[in-house]
Amino acid sequence: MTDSPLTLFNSLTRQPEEFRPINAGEARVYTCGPTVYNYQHIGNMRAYVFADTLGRVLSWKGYDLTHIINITDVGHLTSDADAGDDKMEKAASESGRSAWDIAKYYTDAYWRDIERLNIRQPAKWSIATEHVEQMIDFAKSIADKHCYELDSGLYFDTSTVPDYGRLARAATDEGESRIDPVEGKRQQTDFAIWRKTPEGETRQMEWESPWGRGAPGWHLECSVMSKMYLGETFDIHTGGIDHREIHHPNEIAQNQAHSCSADTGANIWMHNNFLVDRAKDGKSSKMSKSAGEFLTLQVLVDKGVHPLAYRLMCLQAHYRSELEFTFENLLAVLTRLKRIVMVKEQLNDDAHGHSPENRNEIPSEVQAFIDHFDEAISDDLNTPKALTVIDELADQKQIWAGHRLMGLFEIDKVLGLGLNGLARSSLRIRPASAEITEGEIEHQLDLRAEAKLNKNFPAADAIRNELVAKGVEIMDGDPLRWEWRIEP
RNA sequence: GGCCCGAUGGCGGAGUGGUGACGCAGCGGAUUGCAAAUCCGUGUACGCCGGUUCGAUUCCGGCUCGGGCCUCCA
Repeated sequence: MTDSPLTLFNSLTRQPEEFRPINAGEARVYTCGPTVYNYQHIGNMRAYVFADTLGRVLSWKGYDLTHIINITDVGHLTSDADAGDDKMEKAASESGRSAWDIAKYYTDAYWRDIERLNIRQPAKWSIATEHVEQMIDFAKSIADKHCYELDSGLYFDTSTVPDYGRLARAATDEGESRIDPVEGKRQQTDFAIWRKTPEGETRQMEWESPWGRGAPGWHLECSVMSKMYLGETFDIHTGGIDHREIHHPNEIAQNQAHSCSADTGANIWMHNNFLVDRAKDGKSSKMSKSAGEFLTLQVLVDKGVHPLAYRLMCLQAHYRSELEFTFENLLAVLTRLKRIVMVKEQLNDDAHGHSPENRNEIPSEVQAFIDHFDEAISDDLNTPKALTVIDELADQKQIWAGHRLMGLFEIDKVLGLGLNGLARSSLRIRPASAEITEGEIEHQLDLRAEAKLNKNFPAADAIRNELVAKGVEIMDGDPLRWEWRIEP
């Protein structure tokens, strides 16, 4: 139905490449998911909005999509590469809950956010701890030729695979490192495949293996699960840009060891850039959990901002650009979203219940705009440019509203704003700090309307002032009547 | 210290060798008892210094500033 060729920026070649699926008509995508030892912050969520957009584009363009997202519920060390505490175990000991409970709790929280952002369900959420057996099998298959054992675990020898670090474009040798190297590692870049539980200790999450009791190294899970669900070579692997330098090169090394070839595992590796946070001193830095306080989607909702405003904020920037987060801008995006929804509601009214004769075929007068959208989105997912088609389409007064509405919904299949189900009133979310209920507001407004009718303007103004003081904005000429005032 | 990236109007953010996206804010008008919301209209930009070019914000070099990775991280 659409015909702009899909071009995607491949981190391996650092160039845009035309998407050519391994199997015609099919797209197999693996996305590096969260480590569930804490809430995801909104910067983390940007990665999933990106991956979801990619998936939606592939589906929209007619590919049969198989998307896998993993959940890392084990491993990940708090400090240096191969020593230090396990993040899951640490969170458990700090909270008095079991590591398994922690994982479940934060996985559920993550899934809630996924849903609130209209991120589609992948074909499968692959959970790391459910694949430990397969990881051990994988490790066994590469152990002889590519690994060596130290007291702390089984390590991958990065000199045994071709072109290690190609993805990272980084010098693999020396350099002044800020961490203490693990005793006995052959190369500084060597990494743990299996981490042994230290002698005399017991961990909540540990398994028996040929290399002793312990836990799999972080990089192992993605190689194992992607291969298991998508095959030895699949189409696209996505993740945050921070993975480009360490995690993904390591994953590639494992894949090469396993397949005994130079194949990296995925044909295209895509990385989304960071959401950056501007501190009070005017300096920006990436959003980070280890830095202490961080913004979750729930914090935005508590402020009174609809979660889909955050999705739209992500779409307003190209995924490969850093995106500067400020509350002021989030509110600007909320306004934009509100107006988009109003356009939809207006078109709906104008079409007045009449449906287009043919619901399945885009009218030719609208098709030009869909093509324009297609062109933008096919150019390495240029969502900011693609978004402009909404306003373009809305402005075409000569086209019947019902047809424009069809175009809008067509575009929304990719944008994922869920416009069909979004009412303007649903964007009005009660801030956690609100001191008044909707019922009371409506009641006060009725009293105000009566006062106005009697030309008792002082009384009407008094009611308005009172409501304003409680964070409510009055809009007499608007069917919605009132709105929460959200402070940045 | 090593390797990489960025610098666009008040803010966010696309894009381009020559007609200055788009959103929000601002401003003017309509509307309103006054406002708000809404509608219509509208100005402003490409870090600095050189070079290439008929012409550079767009290409090249240098500089300055900012950021990322090298440690778990989307």
